[in-house]
Amino acid sequence: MVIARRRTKYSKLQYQARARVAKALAHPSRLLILDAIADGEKCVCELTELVGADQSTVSKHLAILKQAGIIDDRKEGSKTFYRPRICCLQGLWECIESVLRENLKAQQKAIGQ
Amino acid sequence: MVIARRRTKYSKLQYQARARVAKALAHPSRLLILDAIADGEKCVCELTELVGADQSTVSKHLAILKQAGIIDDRKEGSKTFYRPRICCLQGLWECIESVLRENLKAQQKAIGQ
DNA sequence: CCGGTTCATGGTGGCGTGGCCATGCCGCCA
DNA sequence: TGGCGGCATGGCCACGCCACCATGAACCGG
Repeated sequence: MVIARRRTKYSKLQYQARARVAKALAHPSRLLILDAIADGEKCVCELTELVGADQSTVSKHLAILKQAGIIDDRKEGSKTFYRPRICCLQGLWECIESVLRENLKAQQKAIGQ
Repeated sequence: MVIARRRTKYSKLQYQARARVAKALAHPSRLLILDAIADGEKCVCELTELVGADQSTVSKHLAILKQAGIIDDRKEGSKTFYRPRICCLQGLWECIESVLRENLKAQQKAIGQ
């Protein structure tokens, strides 16, 4: 019996699972929300004001982040507080920032040339 | 003159720039491609076979990654080789993986309960 | 020069995403 | 208990994404 040699490091399903998480991060308002709750939970009304969109829109963004397992919520009275569920997002910021820095450098070089 | 207090850590434009990078990562085929070229450049025909989609589809995925500044290309004869432009993507994997691990743990706890 | 290979691009259709509005549910308080 | 504030959900619409097909440009080999 021959074991089929795996041509990719992971299965398609694993890449799909990762892409779901990445997709949840792929919106400026959701990144802003993550930044806002990085140093303490906030309720929906606070986040709505920060984002500057409709309350229902913000609520849906929060549902997406929660569905992806990136944030968690806690209900207290009539309010819902959201907080990050994973602390490692800092590493993600640095990665994206390094991409942006490299892009900027390349642009500057292209202009100067 | 009063300096307006910034309510968010960064400007909307900065979050948009970050979201563009995150969006480029938010597709399983693109993640597979990044993994495939992590240890050496590959041409489009190789990646097409790995992804298992149409050649034009793969070519568009590569254009998206290049546009985001995540990969770079090198033309040699009739072939085009792509390679990662940033080495720090490893940290990103670990972050996403930790989210997935936490999700799995939560699911197991929910089932066991 | 000609056929084949490699890759990029435009077109098109289906489907998901994201915005707002309206509405409903729930907890609080007078 | 009735009104109010906080939040989630469904409906709707516009837009964007992503798949494929077809085509064209560039290069190589004969």
